[in-house]
Amino acid sequence: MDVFARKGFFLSKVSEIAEKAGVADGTIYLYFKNKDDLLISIFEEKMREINASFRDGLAQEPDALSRFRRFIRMHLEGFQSYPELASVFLVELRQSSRFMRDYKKVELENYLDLIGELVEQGQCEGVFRSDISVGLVKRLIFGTLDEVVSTWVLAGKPYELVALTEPVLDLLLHGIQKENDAIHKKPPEADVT
Amino acid sequence: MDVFARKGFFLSKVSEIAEKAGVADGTIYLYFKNKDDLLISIFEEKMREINASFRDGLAQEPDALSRFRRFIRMHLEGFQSYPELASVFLVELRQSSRFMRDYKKVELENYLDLIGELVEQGQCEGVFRSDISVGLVKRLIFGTLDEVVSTWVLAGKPYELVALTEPVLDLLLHGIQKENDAIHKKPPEADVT
Amino acid sequence: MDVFARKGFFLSKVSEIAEKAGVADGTIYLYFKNKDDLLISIFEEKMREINASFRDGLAQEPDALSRFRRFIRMHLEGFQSYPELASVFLVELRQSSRFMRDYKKVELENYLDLIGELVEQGQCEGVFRSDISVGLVKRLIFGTLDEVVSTWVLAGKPYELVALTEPVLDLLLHGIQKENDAIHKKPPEADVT
Amino acid sequence: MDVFARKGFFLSKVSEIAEKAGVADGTIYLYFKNKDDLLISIFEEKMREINASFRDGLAQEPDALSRFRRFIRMHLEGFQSYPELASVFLVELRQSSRFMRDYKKVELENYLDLIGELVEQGQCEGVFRSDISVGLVKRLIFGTLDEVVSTWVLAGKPYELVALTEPVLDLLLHGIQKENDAIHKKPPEADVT
DNA sequence: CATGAATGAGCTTTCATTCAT
DNA sequence: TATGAATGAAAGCTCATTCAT
Repeated sequence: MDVFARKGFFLSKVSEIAEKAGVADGTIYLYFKNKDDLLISIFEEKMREINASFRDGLAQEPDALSRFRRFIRMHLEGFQSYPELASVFLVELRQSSRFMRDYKKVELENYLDLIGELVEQGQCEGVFRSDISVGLVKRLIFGTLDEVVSTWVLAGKPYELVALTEPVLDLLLHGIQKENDAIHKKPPEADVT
Repeated sequence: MDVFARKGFFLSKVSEIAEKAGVADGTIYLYFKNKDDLLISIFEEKMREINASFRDGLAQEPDALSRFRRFIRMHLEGFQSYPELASVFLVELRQSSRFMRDYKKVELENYLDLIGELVEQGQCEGVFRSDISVGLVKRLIFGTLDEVVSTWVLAGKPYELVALTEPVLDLLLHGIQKENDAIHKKPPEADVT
Repeated sequence: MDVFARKGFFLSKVSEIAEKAGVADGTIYLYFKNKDDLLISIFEEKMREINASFRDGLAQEPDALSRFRRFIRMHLEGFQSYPELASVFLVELRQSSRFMRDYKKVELENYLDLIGELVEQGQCEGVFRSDISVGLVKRLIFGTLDEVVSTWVLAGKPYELVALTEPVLDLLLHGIQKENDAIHKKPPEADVT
Repeated sequence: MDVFARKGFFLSKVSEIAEKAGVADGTIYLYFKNKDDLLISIFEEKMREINASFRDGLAQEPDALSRFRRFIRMHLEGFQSYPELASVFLVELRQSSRFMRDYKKVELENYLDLIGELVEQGQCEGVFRSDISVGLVKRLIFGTLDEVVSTWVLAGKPYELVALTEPVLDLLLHGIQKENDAIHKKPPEADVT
């Protein structure tokens, strides 16, 4: 995964992966069908671990809001401690959908489902709006996290990714618009003076 | 661009692109330095057109909020009418940052700057919150749109992408949390007076 | 010829030759059958000029020995004033014998014949040994001049090539051995003491 | 080397060399960096062998003159028994100086040095003239041998190359001028006493 | 006569995959 | 089970040559 992440799928050579793994080229083919299978397998295995640990972590939180906060922190923490995964997660697997027709992405979808569940639970508990599509919210959340991590990676990881937990949470929860009810109701005459 | 979008950069063969373009393989190299240059050039050219038309469109809107709505609609409209661009935009160019070290992404950055300007104008006009980082908001917006389009493409474009304009706008503006936060905050009765 | 000399036959591009000549690529093919023909034609033409001027020059000399000296000086002068020719002369045409089966090398052989004539005249006049094969002497002379020029070119032309006229002439005339008659006759007894 | 010799560097196809060698195209690249490296490597290896065997052979000779004779015979014998080497030696490597800038020609220069040493030893022993430049003599010898072999190869090897040993030696030692110069010089009667 | 854009055959080189050991 | 030398298909790119203008 280190190699795939550093070079991308097509620029990664099987021989290089074998060398990094300390085995012979041929040995790879005793455990994986081909290069595609290699990428998918190691990614899915990693994702399985991640999904398990995420479910454990989330189970410890009492309510939907704190689970949501925890989810964002874990996502950012995860990529911060294992940035190599980010590239694969963000780019390779996305592209793979085009050339690996038979890849089912089981664990990747489990991860996305996790977000869906969080949203639904939040709606049940009455802390999240019910007038919005869960699918759309998943994309809002996943897209934003994606982009936050991606920017961080491309910029050379110049700051603590996890420190963005609260700002990101705030944005996702409240949006970017100024509380416009307040605007209608409390005119800013005091400021004008 | 059709070929790149359908197969991805590495699986696209120059000979296939030439065939689709109705020219001989060698002719490609009269106009482009190499395969990298080919992808970058056609992408940048398209982006230049898009940026120009976006600036035109936005200039017609009176205020930041309507400009923001217009931007989202144009983004979704654009990808809906030219889905081939989406794949390149979303995947190839992102990956390219790894193997095309010298690609400056001028027009792609112009596009991102456009979002930044929208946000700053909104803050100036007092319709967008000022307590949030412009950079982070750019990622919220760009990431969400990215993911919305991406999901739509991968799902086989089964609906009108542009129909998501208002829901997306709503989410970005107000967030996902139920407006019960008003409860925690200063109640508006004082303002009513 | 400049281009051929600088890059060699295979690395010279027809388009580059056309550019240097100030004509379009296609124009070349109005005057030459193909690239091979181009090299041969311009070389033979140049050689024809050279052969003519050599015959003129040699005709002015009274005897075989001074003609021989003049020949060597003209050869070195020629390459000194037109080093580009040297590369073609030395390398390209030699190689060409392999890929241009039908090249007759008329003028190149005229040049070699010139040396042969000089040697035969010298033998007639009694200044050159008659117990040696003319063919072999041609190779002695041509090979030596070849190597002298070649070394000079490869070394970056750091000295006056024509200044080697007398040393070369001396070597060719007298060989490298010390006058060994003297050795047989005057024993070195004085040194032994 | 057979292929390079028969066709020249540029007309030799790697696939043809591989076929002749009984291996797949790709196998070539397990042992050589590229086509240039292939030519240089096999040439240098052969030259190393030749240099070693030449030094062995020369070590057996008692004096400079017999070493010189031996050298010429070995040179002619060598090319006679391995004519393929000749073409590479004479043409390809000479041209290579132009397109293989980084080729150091270690063994080729060792060979040339061998001639230089022979000349210097001859001068020490008093059998070779001391009033001539060693560099120039190297070119006389190397150029002549070059041309002798080259003519033989281009003529289709119609005679025993090694039979030219004595005539060539004679020419190199005594030059082409008739020994009438003895007349001009101090007559040997004084020495006879 | 001259042009030069277009051609496309053919090259070197790479690298996923195999299989005898 | 592990190896890694060998494979050979396939790709990017070049450039001599053509021919409509």
